[in-house]
Parts: sequence; structure tokens; C-alpha cells
Amino acid sequence: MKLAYQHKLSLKPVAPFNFNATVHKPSHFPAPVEYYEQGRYLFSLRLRSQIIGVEMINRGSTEKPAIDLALYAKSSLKPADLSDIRQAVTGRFDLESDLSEFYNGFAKDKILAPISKKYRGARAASSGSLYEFLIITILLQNTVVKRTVQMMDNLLQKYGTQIEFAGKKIYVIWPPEKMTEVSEQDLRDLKLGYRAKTIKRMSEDFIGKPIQEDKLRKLGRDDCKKELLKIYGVGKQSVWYLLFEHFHHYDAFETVSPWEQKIYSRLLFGKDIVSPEKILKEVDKRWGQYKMLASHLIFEDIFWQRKQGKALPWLEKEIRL
DNA sequence: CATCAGGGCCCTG
DNA sequence: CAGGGCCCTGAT
Repeated sequence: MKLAYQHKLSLKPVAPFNFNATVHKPSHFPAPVEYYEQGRYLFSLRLRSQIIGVEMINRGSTEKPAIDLALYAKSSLKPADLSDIRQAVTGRFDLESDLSEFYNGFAKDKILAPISKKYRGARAASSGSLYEFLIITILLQNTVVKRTVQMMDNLLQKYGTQIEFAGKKIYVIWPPEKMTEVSEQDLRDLKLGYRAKTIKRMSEDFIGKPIQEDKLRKLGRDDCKKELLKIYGVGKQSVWYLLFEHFHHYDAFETVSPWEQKIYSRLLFGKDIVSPEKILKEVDKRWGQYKMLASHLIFEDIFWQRKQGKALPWLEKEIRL
């Protein structure tokens, strides 16, 4: 499906703002629902029944941020659509948070200071909808990245829609209702295993009396967490991915999975393995209410380095792409 | 060839 | 609140 250029919007994020380190997270597994290059990011969006291709272009600097959004769709966009898109993008990329206190602080922190300077203005972001994020967290469960990638590709090819805009082809995820027409066996045939059931049940939670993403955004961290844990397939590991990346609670760091444990052990203590309790205590002591944002930056930094070709053999062992 | 753990979660006892 | 079961795949 080819989408035609319809409209341009201009956004002004709150400074300091780092475009590249916000829109692109090199530690994330690659899914064909987005495209990134320096200064430019494409992703797909469903708005009511419309499919929108969004192209974000960096037009500013860290201290004077500006983003242009070029919007692509089949038919023209109404003022209400534009206002919804503006709101969605602002929310998903957390453009209105003032992080100057964080980025101006911690100057004496040996680990954080150089990284905080390097990525000044970066924030947590998740370009997809809550539903899309939940699909990803389910596919991450109890498996290795390679298989997650395969499951996601299988699902998008079968149930997603391929769109072409701004010179690129990416997918847009299916609407949750789609999964009601699909049997558990259909999903198992895509090598999803027992996740088939989880995806079906989770999708149903978005229909009828749907989960309200906007309402969840307004809740405090603990209330938001409580609501998210009610969703079938969301447990203690997925919930803080959601709280941080999707809902931007910058202190949401309460569990460490085994692979992350190894990486944080190395980055914080220079050791192969340190207990999760010790890691959590350390980040809390160092960074308090910003402990997840700070940890996220040092975590992403090694993946940026890897992307730029730096050899990190100990890391390769942990990611198994 | 077989066994098993892996970016967890649900359910049961 | 601990522990078993769950799908599939690549590593051993």
C-alpha cells in the first residue's frame, strides 16, 4: 500500500533534547515497523481506521530542538487527526519532559557523567502503540532474540500491512480485533508456541472494554504498574519495560533479567556477575529517581558503540542475534 | 542422537 | 510463595 504525502507538522521538544538517542534504541531487536538513519526516523501508526506513515526529521539542536513530521496517508487528514497525531508523537517520545535537572546533575559520577554528556537530552521512547509494545514483550518471553525476530516477522507478514512512504517500505501492525478472527493454531503455525494463547487473550483485552492507553499515561507509577499487571501475559519483567520505555517512569527499575544482569555487572562493577540485589541497590544509591534513565543510557551506550563497529566480545556472547 | 536453557508468565498447591 | 509446565530452536 502506497501512502501519499499529506501534511507537515512541526514539533518543539523541551530542551535538552537528543534526537538520535531518543528515536533509536540500538539494544532493541530489529522489527520492520520502523526505519532509522541519523537525523531521520520512520514509523507507522494506526489512527482510528486510518494507517499513517510518519517521517520524523531532526531540524534542531540539543539546546534548540525542533522536529518536522511529514505525514503520509491514503486520504487527507482532518484537523482532529493532526491534533491526535501530534499528541501521540509527543507522548510516545516524551517530548515535553524537562530533563535538565538530570542532565545538569551527576557531574561527579564517574560512570554516568561522560555518558550523560554524550547523550544529553535522550529520553525513553517507544514509537509504537501500547498494543504493539505488548506484542513485543510477549514475543521476548522465554526465548532468544533470534527467535523473537522470526516470530515478529512471521506475524507481520501474515497479519500486518506493508506500507510504502518516504522512499521506504515498512509494516504497520494489525489492529487487535484481527486476532479474534485467528485461531490459536494459526498462530502456532507461525512458530509462536504457547505465546499464541497469550497473544489472543491479550488482544481481547483491547476490545469491548478496551485498555485505555491515554488513561494509563496519566497514572502515577504504582497505579500504572497495578493496571498493567492485570493484562494477561504481563509479569514483573515485562512491566518495568513498559513503565520505563512506554510510560516514561524514569525510576522504574525493580528487576534484572539474567542477560541484563551480566551486562550491568560489567558496566557498574567491572565484574562478570554480580547479584541482582546488589545491582538494584547500587543504581538506587547512585541515581535515585533517575535510576532507570541513567541505567538505560549506559546500557544503550555499549550498543551504540557496537553499532559503530567497536568490538565487544563479552557483549556478543550475551545477545545471540 | 538426546538434553536443555533461554530478554517469563500463569496456575496450582 | 515456590515450583512445574509451556513451544521451539540452537548449542552442547
